[in-house]
Amino acid sequence: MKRPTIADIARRAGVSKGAVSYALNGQPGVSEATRQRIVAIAQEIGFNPNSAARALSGASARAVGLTLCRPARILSIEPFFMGLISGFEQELAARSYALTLQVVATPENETQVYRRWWGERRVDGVFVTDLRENDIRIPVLDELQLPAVVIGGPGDTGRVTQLWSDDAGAITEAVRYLMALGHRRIARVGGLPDLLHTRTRTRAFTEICASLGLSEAVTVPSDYTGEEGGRATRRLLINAERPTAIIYDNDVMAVAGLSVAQEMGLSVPGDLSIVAWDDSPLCSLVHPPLTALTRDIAAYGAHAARQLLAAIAGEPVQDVEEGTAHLTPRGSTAPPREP
Amino acid sequence: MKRPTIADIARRAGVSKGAVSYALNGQPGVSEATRQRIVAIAQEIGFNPNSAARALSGASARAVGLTLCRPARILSIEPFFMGLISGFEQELAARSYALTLQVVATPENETQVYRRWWGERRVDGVFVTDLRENDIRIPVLDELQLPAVVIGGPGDTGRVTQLWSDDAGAITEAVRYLMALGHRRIARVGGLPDLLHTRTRTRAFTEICASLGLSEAVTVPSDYTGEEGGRATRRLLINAERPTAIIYDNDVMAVAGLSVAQEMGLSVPGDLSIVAWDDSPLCSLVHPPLTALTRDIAAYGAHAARQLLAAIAGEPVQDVEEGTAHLTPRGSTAPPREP
DNA sequence: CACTTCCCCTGAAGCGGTTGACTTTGAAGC
DNA sequence: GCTTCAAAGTCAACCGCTTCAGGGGAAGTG
Repeated sequence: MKRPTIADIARRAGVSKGAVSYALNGQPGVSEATRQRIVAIAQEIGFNPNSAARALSGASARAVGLTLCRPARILSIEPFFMGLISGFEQELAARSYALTLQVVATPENETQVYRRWWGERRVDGVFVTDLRENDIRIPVLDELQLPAVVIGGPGDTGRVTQLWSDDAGAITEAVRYLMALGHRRIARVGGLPDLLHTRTRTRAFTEICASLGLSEAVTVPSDYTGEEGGRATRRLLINAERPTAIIYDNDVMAVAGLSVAQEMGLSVPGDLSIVAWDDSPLCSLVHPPLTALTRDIAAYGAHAARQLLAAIAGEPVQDVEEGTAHLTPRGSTAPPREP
Repeated sequence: MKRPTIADIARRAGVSKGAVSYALNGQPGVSEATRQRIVAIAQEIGFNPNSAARALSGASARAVGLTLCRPARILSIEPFFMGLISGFEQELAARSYALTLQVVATPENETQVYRRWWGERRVDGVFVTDLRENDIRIPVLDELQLPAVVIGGPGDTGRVTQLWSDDAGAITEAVRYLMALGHRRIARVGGLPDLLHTRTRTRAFTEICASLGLSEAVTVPSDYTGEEGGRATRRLLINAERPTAIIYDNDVMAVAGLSVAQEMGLSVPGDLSIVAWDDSPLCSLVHPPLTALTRDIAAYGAHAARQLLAAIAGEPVQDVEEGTAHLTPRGSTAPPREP
């Protein structure tokens, strides 16, 4: 089956290709009557503009890219990315932009993919996640002048727009809440230490705990996997002076931590309170349901997509701090049992 | 910064554009010496062929598509899709095919996306998941002659290749295992009833239970969400003659079921054994870890990608049944406690 | 030596849109 | 009645690559 082209439409409408192009793109240069006739014919024969031809003649590729640099076993279970992608799609689908996905092994590979996509003119812009200190991807994006939005800062991203959520505020709320419940020994199981938002959280956690007089507040680095989160929890709980509350940098580790506590015969929340960062359905799924720092990840993604589309359109875009995640108390937090 | 084109390479190499094209694509028509010179120059100036131009001149788009038709809150937590995507990428990245993703609301929308993608020549083929009975997407794919691979059958897909795993064998193994442990009242919480593989599983479950003399084997339909899985579990467990073992169609519902059992004061596996279908890290994360029907989803995805690429290349492809998922016993299954 | 054959390469058409230069038409303005 | 001008269209170039027809020269053949 032959795909219809604007030439087919032009023939049937008795006009030139140019007129069809103007009509379908809402450009001036054709009368309203002609435009309607052309649009009707296009509809009738099910015309869709060939994206390659469009992209070739200078217009945009109408596609944006996302590279994911996490091992498959983390990706599959980490709800964050799919939430983000759903959010992207809300905005992209509305303007019929496509989302191109690539899973890569290292940040170096990511820069290679950016270069290739740019060279191939395959995407008009990219989403960048998991920002690191002195991230090697930033200079590449700068060099290529590839529109981009960084999700998760704030950091030094030069020309590249960024979007982040107020992690410091969120962790402060969590610590204050746990303190109000009576906790004094609060620990945190952090995400990948290289990531900038992990550092932000660690710094904020240390600061707020110091300012509140919690001297023993400790962050154990981890990697977002359940296994590591579980191990880190076990290490924390075998201490004589074990924490009475643990904040986890993602929900997967929090669930793993809950499981470890139960396995060690500790009751949650009696012996240990647990707070998860990011409130996926996972948190309400386990028993007891986990108190979590809730933020609307899909909305976050949608916002990022709007920013990226604006950047692509050449509109001025500014760095944005999204709202603070708020605490959703559930069954996993309670006052610590008297010793 | 200007992107290099084959014309730039041709100029520097002192040959024609055509020669460059032949050289870079491994076509005959240039001498080995010239080819190497051209390839070296291309490397040096960081050349990547413009995908639009390539696609336009008849070659393929070097992209495949995947539509996901599940609500965001399921997608984000369901590990299956990300596992599948990781598997796709293994194959696609190796041949520098891009993966284009679109989240849609209904199967009708999926057919619209197929039509658009096809019309735009944006993809060379698509992955189709969640096959239904008399799936409306199949005739559209047929009509468009759009290469496709259906993941999850077997069903009536006409010209379209399909790939499925032996669900009947897997569920038989699970039921046999539970019987061997001494269970006689086995229930199942199923996935979306519309999906073909859910029906296959339901039929197989009913048959094997009947043939083994388990008269009360019942399947409760659900929708893969934790909430529904939990509700279904609760409904099963409030019966006087409650089941002593439940098989869940995905891991998310299994985890929710575990949580409900604990909330109701039942011990797992003492009072209730639980088997999850698909063994994501989630299953090892909870306490007790869940016995699961394990299959390598990434490998499944990789296989599907190979099939699709073959179909795109015009090679003959046949329907394939992947291996049977095997049972991975963990702490959530044990002989039922004596009544 | 003339002829064919083969290899290596050139030149140009064409994929399907977009876009700027240009033409035609009709109506307003003087 | 003549110029002027905007609106409505036409025309052709162009984006960067692929591919086909064909040309030139070297090698092989009788």
